Amino acid sequence: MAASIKDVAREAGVSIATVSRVLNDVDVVNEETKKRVLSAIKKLGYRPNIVARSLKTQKTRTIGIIVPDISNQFYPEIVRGAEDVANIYDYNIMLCNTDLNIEKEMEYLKVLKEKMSDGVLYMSNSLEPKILELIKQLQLPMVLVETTSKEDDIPSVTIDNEKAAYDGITYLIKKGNRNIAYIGAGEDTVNASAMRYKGYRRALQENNLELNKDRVYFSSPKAKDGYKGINEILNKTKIDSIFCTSDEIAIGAINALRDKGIKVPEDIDVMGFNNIYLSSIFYPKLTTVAQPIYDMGSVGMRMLIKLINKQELEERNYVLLHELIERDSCKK
Amino acid sequence: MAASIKDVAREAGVSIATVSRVLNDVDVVNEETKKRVLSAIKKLGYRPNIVARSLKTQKTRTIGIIVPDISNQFYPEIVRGAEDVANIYDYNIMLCNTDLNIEKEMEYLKVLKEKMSDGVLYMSNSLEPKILELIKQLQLPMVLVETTSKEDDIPSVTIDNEKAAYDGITYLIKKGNRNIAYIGAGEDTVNASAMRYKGYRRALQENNLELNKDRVYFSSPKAKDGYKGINEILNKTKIDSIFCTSDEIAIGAINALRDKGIKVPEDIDVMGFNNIYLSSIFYPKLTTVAQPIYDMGSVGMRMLIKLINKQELEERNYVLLHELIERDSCKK
DNA sequence: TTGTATGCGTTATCAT
DNA sequence: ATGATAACGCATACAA
Repeated sequence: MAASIKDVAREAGVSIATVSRVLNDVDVVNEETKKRVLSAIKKLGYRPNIVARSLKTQKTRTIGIIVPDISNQFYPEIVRGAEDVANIYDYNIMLCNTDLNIEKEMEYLKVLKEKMSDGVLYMSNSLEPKILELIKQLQLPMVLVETTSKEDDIPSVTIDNEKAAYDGITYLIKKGNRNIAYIGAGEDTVNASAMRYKGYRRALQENNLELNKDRVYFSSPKAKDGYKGINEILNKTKIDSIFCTSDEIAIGAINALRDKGIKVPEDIDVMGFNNIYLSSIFYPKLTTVAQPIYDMGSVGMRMLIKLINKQELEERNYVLLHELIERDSCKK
Repeated sequence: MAASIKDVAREAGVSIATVSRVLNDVDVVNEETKKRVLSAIKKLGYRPNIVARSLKTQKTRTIGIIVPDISNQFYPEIVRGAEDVANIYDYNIMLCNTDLNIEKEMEYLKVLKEKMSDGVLYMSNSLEPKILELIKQLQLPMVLVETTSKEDDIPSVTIDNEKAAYDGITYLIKKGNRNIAYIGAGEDTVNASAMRYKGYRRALQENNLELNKDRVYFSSPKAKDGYKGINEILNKTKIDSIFCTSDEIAIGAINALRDKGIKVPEDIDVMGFNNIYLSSIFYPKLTTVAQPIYDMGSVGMRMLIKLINKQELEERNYVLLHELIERDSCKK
């Protein structure tokens, strides 16, 4: 068994209280005894047992991160941003993959509470009533990333998805495109990306362009859906450009076009969304609406830590800035 | 404050011992009182405090995963495989990014011990003496993934990297290639991938092909290094094919070739390594040596859990099977 | 400045 | 079948 505070106390010839004091650098303790304690600690290779400390202090310095799938999309980078900040403040993170399965989400939330996580960073599509109720009941400090809570006011960090899509479409229109297809997140999606379709429609409307449902294909953010989407759309109508709500969709779309002998961007413009690493090394390099992915994680974690420490949040619903990145998949 | 076992006991009119018994389904407890306890639990919305339980049982049911960078390479998928298995056995995972920084690795190892993790899954390049010493001292159950420990016998899961590279090169040779470039992990790399260069040399040798250092470029596994590598190599000599020790390198290489007007695979064959998701949607689709990435995580976690439960490992150094996946970046 | 004692929420041993 | 209680390792209020 590893050495405990008792062993250190015995070795240094003091009480455990004194050892605890030097451990936590609290109260005043005689320089001489402090030295004795320190050397006893070193001699025994003692490390405080954080579990015991947590039981006493009711704080574990670990934070749960609930994520749909760490092997997917931009979640790795969000998590990285979050962990970096957590690390700075001496927190560790517990990673939980849910596959957007409500039952799994609820299970993890409960476990996180039982393990006394100090808070949770939550990413999901939906915030179903069942989940919301559980969250309230559990009383865990929480912030939403890339997810919004509508009426209920759980702090969140997102981008302005409606505006981001609007900006992307406007760009396409300015380049002379008129028949702009849309592939990706639908209105029913409950997470933040649902607003993108709204932005698409507003941009069309403000430019007196007609909304043609034949050019719209709602789907998951995967490449294969981009591929399928293009084929479906081209069967029905003509287009001069495509707005995709993820870079993977854009890649799938470009692959489909290539298979049909259609060139990007010579024949058709394709715009992605998110600016994942991939989009800068794909050919052609993707023009895309960038989300500050890493920052969403780091800002979210910063907010959460403030929340945990009962500090005031200057902004409960943080909206980070998106940016249109011009590369090679749209005509210059 | 959340309800504790005491509250439940009071509510049900029994002792905490009895509550604990029904909680853990241990000993025999009267059906009648069991019901009372259960309903008290429900009424109070009681959840056991796992931290307290951990202090008592000396087990936390959480496992640390030490990884260079979750936002990089195939680590997300390894971690996903690991978490899925952990989840099955009711373990949670603590994610730690080290950027291959030794100090960070040591720090995390210590914290993991202090927080009483039941074990750790360790991914790194090196197993420096300092680390090895700390590992021994900490006495944490551990398994290495995509990392080997040479003399010290820490259980591990890898593929046969030498053979995998050998198979890749042999394939290239069979397709008629004679001047095969190599870009990627060098011999000095201490992790498993260092063996790939060995496989490259052996394949050349067995086919009476000369090893020409001008065709070899040691680098990190990033795309930009593939790009740079090609330019350096083509400045010095002629090649008909390229073996890359990561898919990202292969992509960088293909991009460099395209910029020079060289076609893949018509002019030059390019082979990747790992078979990350990307390689199946890139154009051209990458012919690559596949590692069973997800499985490395899941198998590693399975081994670790066995280790934690003091079960016998049928194989301490698990070697998973690689597979050559023929796609479009090499001539058919 | 230092020590004693209590409690954090459990599990498990020993009585009853 | 159930209850009282010690112990897990630490932090801290209170005494000295």
